[in-house]
Amino acid sequence: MYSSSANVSERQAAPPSLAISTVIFALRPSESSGRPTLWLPLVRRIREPYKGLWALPGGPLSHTESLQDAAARNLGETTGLAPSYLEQLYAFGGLHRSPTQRVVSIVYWALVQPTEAALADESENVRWFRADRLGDLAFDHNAIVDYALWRLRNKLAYGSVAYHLLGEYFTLAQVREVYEAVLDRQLDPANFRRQLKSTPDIEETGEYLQGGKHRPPRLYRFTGRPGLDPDNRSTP
Amino acid sequence: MYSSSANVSERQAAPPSLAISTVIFALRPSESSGRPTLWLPLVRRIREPYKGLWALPGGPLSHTESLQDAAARNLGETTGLAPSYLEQLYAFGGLHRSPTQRVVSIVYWALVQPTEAALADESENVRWFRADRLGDLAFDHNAIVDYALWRLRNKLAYGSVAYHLLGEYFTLAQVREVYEAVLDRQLDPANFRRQLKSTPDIEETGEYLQGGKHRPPRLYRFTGRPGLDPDNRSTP
DNA sequence: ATTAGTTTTGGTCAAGGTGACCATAACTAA
DNA sequence: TTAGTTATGGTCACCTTGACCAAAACTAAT
Repeated sequence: MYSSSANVSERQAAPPSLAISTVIFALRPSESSGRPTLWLPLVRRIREPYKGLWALPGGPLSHTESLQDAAARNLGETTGLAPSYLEQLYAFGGLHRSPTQRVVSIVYWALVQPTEAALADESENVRWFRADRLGDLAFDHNAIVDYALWRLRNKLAYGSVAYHLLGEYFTLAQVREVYEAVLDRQLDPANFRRQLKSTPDIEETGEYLQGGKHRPPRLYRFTGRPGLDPDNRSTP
Repeated sequence: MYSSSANVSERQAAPPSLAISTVIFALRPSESSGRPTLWLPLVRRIREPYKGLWALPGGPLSHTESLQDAAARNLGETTGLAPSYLEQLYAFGGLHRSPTQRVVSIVYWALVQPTEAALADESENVRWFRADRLGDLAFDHNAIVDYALWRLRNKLAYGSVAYHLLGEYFTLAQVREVYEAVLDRQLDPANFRRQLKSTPDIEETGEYLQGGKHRPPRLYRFTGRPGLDPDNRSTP
């Protein structure tokens, strides 16, 4: 944008390369308890640096797509998923993030619905991990995931983001399970329902969820609007 | 210069250039009412595109500095100021932000204390404007300022960011004036003081501010910690 | 010296929200 | 029919918030 008045030595150095990465969250039932827990897909690095380690899905920025489009494309290419929520997380630009070159990564975070997540591609080099049980990742990706988790918890407490981890129809107990999984603490069912019903974000449907060994819960539908990032300018 | 002479194919081959810009807020007394209001410095563009229009201070990213360092340096170079608060705002990467080339701008926002702001450089090509009375700016900078204002209001309501617009010692009424200027509405003095005193962010001093034509208010000091960005990892 | 004018500071009160908890409703499984 | 389970509605004490009142402590003017 600002035509550079850079001196010769600055110009001779290669420009910092620009990459897009994505932290993708989805709910999957825990093997042990069966309750929904947070999972995310990682890709195995097949070249140096950090060859063999797991890393966030990402790639270079193409010239013909916006940042968000690049994140969505990359997300689809590595996992086969279409996100129900996608938001910019942060631009990471520390000097020594990669040992071989200076890289600036613009990181997005995404939520995918469980129906989608069940169909996700998984292979030798793409695998899902529990968000609270990651090993050592490549680059600074552990710190990035930590920050994405912090952001998710924040958005959950204030915004109306939980519904993007669920399908179109859901019970209030399912919403509560999302909160309990993300915030990692139990919530009182009666109080939680009272709070949810005071928001304008959801509406009752006439349907009930059958099949449980208990009173069938009413199904609800999300009617709220997504947040208002600079990217998503489609608001009231 | 590759930017102006590039044809389509050359342009697609060149990597998107990466720039750093900063939205700098400071309080200055309004000429009319005398009450503190939000101001920010802009620089006049001296070349195309948008030659002659006002724009946010910014420049290219040097290879030897982190994103935040680049923002701080740029801030100092254009205004002579040292910020008391500096946080990443957003990475703007739309395809047509600049008519001549693809530019990704990583934008920071900053707060400077009034003692600093009074000494700020001002010249033919650097001038301060009231944040609520900007004209048409270059590029997408109007939208960027709008988003920075939204973020400032948000951080003010939740976080403890107001103190960075004040000096080391301040009265509770001065804090209230900051809130009133940023949120643009009157606040009850008694209720506001009750809320502030319930936070652990400030502490009383033994000093009082003399010179008003009324009961001298007690001076307070900020003791809280700044937020916890990925960049600022110096927290408890 | 007294009074008026100003802002600071402490207080009350009703309204609304929150967490802890209880009780009933409505289903399934035995 | 009964036990087990979750859904759903309700109460109650506690806290926070906004509206408002009143006294305190200074200056300026009479």
